[in-house]
Amino acid sequence: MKHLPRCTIDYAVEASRETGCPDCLKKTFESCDHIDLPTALKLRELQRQKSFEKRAIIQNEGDTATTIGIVTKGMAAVVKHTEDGKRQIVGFLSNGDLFGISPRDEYFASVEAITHVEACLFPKADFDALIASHPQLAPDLLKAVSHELAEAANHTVLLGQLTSSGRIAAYLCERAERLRSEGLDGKTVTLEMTRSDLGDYLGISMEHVSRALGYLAGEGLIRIVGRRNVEILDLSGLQEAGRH
Amino acid sequence: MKHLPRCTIDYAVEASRETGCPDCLKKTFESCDHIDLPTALKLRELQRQKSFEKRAIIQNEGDTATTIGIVTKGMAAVVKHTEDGKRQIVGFLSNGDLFGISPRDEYFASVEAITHVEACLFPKADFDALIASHPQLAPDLLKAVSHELAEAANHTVLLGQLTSSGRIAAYLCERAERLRSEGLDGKTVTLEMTRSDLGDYLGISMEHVSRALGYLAGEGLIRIVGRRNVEILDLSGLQEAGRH
DNA sequence: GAATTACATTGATGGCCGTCAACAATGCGG
DNA sequence: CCGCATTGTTGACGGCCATCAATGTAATTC
Repeated sequence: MKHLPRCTIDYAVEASRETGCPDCLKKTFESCDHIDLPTALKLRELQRQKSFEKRAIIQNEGDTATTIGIVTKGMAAVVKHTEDGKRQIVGFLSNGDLFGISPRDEYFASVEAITHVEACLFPKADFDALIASHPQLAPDLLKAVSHELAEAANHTVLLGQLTSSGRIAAYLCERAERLRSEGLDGKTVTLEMTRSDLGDYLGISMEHVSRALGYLAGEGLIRIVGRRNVEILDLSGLQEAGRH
Repeated sequence: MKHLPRCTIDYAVEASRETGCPDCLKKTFESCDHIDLPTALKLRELQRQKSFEKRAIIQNEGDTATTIGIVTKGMAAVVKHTEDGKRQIVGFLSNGDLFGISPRDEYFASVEAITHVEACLFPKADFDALIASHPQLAPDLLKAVSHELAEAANHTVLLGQLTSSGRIAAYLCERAERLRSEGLDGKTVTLEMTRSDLGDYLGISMEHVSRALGYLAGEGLIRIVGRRNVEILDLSGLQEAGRH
């Protein structure tokens, strides 16, 4: 049962023994104390666990926004395309990250599965109703959205001011930081996405992602382990590199 | 009285004849129907109208987040600095725009007055209390914040994918669009900020802002009128230029 | 496990843009 | 009205990065 995706019925029942709150909401709302048992049961009824294979489009920019989702497994990307076919990844989503929030009635960006992805989906109307009936949840939700705003600001600085190797370094540091905040040591960062994806996120070409990684390795700051792993040898040096 | 800043006592009294809602909130929350009269009166008590001269720091990144503000006059910038002194403007704020929202207890960016600025300030605690006591406001607030998120995504695409003249063109189109949405014809865009500010926003050097403006003028898409105004001669051509 | 596909690396070239420098224009204070 | 400070423009140069192309390597399929 260990590899069962979260938010399945089994897992939800497991969760209900404590708070009744569907597991997929736990990372999004800091605590589930705000949700009473009947509501939790209703939520578990409403949620739809869904799988998406690699490269699947989970939501499409411009489509009517009908669904709010939470990633429970794997990695997805918030993507926008320019008219001449260029691709910009606005952000990556992993466990607990919310998507589908939009100021208008259509999605302002697409969501694409980078790896195999499991997500909890809620009809937007039901989600809105939940917030309306449980106003205590509003601050948590606001916090989640404003957190994304703060991250977007950081990414703006990265795109506006850093060189290509600086962007790579900053990204690696950010990932390592997130790992550490999850209790791991963060010495090794796994790149779930392709070089091309990373380039589209960092605003540089895929070739330059390779070159920048090679450069940082040459400086002795990192060690490239296989295709998908980067070992951080000199964290403070990497942080310094992430400022240029 | 025409030039009196909004949100002064006089103006507020004026507003109270209709809904009682402080004027500065009207642009932020789509309607003030959700605020009842006693609350509105309390809000008017809590708000502090304040002026900031050009280049004044309104909020400082890292400071404890105690204040939520709404710009009522002039233009401000949300700014982040890198450790080696580079400056990135994350966004511009003008009439009705909210600032000071933060996921943590400190501001994640500074706010700087680009022109003379008037702003309505609310103690964060009171603002939070307002949302708590009037849950109907939460959707409006969420909409405002997610609108900023959508704008940030657009800006990310601009920074990640466009050339310098494309960024300028896209910026001019965006300004023209906002003017049109406010009922003006949007043929002439006024640049309230310096070339350097614009460069820090668009991720290009101030010299290249000049050159890009010159290039677009040479293409017959715009006409540069004095130091601060740009007349749009060929909107669709400019939009096309804003894609590269 | 061989063949095929997808992904990654490396090199060469050119163009865009940052930087430095000089100058021009505007605005401000006396 | 003059002088100074700020802001904007223009030119020259170099570096960084996109692009194209070729090769190398891992992953997937049968």
